[in-house]
Parts: sequence; C-alpha cells; structure tokens
Amino acid sequence: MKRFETTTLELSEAASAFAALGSEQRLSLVQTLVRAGFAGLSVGELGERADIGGSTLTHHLKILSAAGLIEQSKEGRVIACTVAYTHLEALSNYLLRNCCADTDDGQNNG
Amino acid sequence: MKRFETTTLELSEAASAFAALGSEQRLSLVQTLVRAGFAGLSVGELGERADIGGSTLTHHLKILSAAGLIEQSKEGRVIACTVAYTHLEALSNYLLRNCCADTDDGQNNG
DNA sequence: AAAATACTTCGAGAGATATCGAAATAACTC
DNA sequence: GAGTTATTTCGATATCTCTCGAAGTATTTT
Repeated sequence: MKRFETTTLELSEAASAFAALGSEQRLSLVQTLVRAGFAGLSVGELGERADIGGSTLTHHLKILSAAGLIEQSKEGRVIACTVAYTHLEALSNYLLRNCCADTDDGQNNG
Repeated sequence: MKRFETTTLELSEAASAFAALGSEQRLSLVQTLVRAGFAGLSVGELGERADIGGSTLTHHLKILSAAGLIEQSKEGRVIACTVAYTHLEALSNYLLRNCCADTDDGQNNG
C-alpha cells in the first residue's frame, strides 16, 4: 500500500530511514553527497572525502541505499552515488506531520 | 517556553536524534506522544498504549530523552512525557537544509 | 592475457542495543 | 509504618552493528 512514497511513509520505512541517518558517518556521507549536487560522487571519491575506506564504506552505502536515501548507478567500473531527494523530503514531512500534530487521530492508529 | 527558537543542530546531535528515531518502537512512542498533545502521557499510560513494558520502556525513553526528543517531568510518583516539538522541528529543518542544498557550504561545515 | 582500478563480499572480533525479570526507590494511601 | 502504585536500576542474554583486512568480481588498460 505504499504507492505514494513522496507523500506517505510507513512507520517501518521511516524508522529504517532514520536509523540509516542515525550514524555520524552516514549522515556526513549524505551531506557530502548533497553538496556534490545532482551529479553525485563516485563511491571512491565519496570515501576519500569522508575518509572512510573500502568495505566499511560499502557497508554504510548499502544501509543508506536500502533505506532509500541514496541511489547508485553503475557506469563502467565506477558507481555514482546520488541523494534520493524525494525520500529525504518525505522523511522531513514525516517529522513535520508528527511534530505539528493535527490533533486529528485519524492517521494510522493500527 | 520558547517554541520558535531556531535551533541549529550539529551533526552529532542530529545523528543521535535520528538514531533515537530509528527504531520502530521508539518512533511509535513519539507518535503516540504527539497524538496525546501538550498534556503528554504518563510513562505507564504510554507503555500501555505502545505495549512496551517496564524496564524496556524506561530504556527507550532514556534514549529519546537523551536525544532531546522528549521531555519528562515528575509530578508526584507519575512522570509525564511530552514531545520536544522544537527539537523535532529542528530535526526536520536539518533534513530540509541538507535536502534542498543551497550549494552554499558556509552553514555547518565545522 | 596480465595488470591495474573500482568496488563488493566474506569472515571475524569488538562494541553497542534490545529485552527481560527481579529487586530497588520513591511517593502516595491507609 | 505497612502496603500499593509508578517508575528505575541491575544483571544477564541475545542480537545487531561497526570496522577491518583479505580475497573476490567486474571492467578497463596495456
């Protein structure tokens, strides 16, 4: 039932996205990617800038990717990473929705 | 209380707040609290609604509290928990700031 | 085809988190 | 002051996450 990813995140999706951002290393990876803009960065370049090497980097990127926060596309032997802006925005909305509490309890009290 | 304080979160603070929200149980605790409004809920009531008992609940609340996401105030033997709206808002802003990337790197770089 | 580059997978050890029950504290009631 | 209620602390176990190096895969270069 989660067709509208941009609008509505389910609790479990939101939680895993938050968990993914809940590490300084990963949060700073995302930030670095955001600063890099639409072109993104290769895994190697990203690792250099964030000073995270090889397998550890792969590990973190996998988590970010699984949480839908970044996207990766392979070109030759290089993998370009970009931020999934839509998802980040949805996450921010999720917080606002919870923060601004419309006192209407019809959200999803399952 | 100053609700519209523009709190700027540091990376480490943001990361620990995200980490705190990065658990379905805790995220749902926060949601429950938000729905409860300004009055908040007692620890016991919260635990009942979220179906989390005793020590486990305390553990999660401690994490949320340490991350600045909830506040607790003792009245007699009951502890009332409320959402720290300001902090949640700041967190949402943090995401937007990172998401909408003004290409100006002077914000939170060190 | 061999070497170099870019990245991932595997396996392991250390450290952090989650969950629980039992015992402890603290406040209120009788 | 004994009992009840609300919540925390302690201790133990289970599970997850982080990090690393070594070996593996895929792709390009020579």
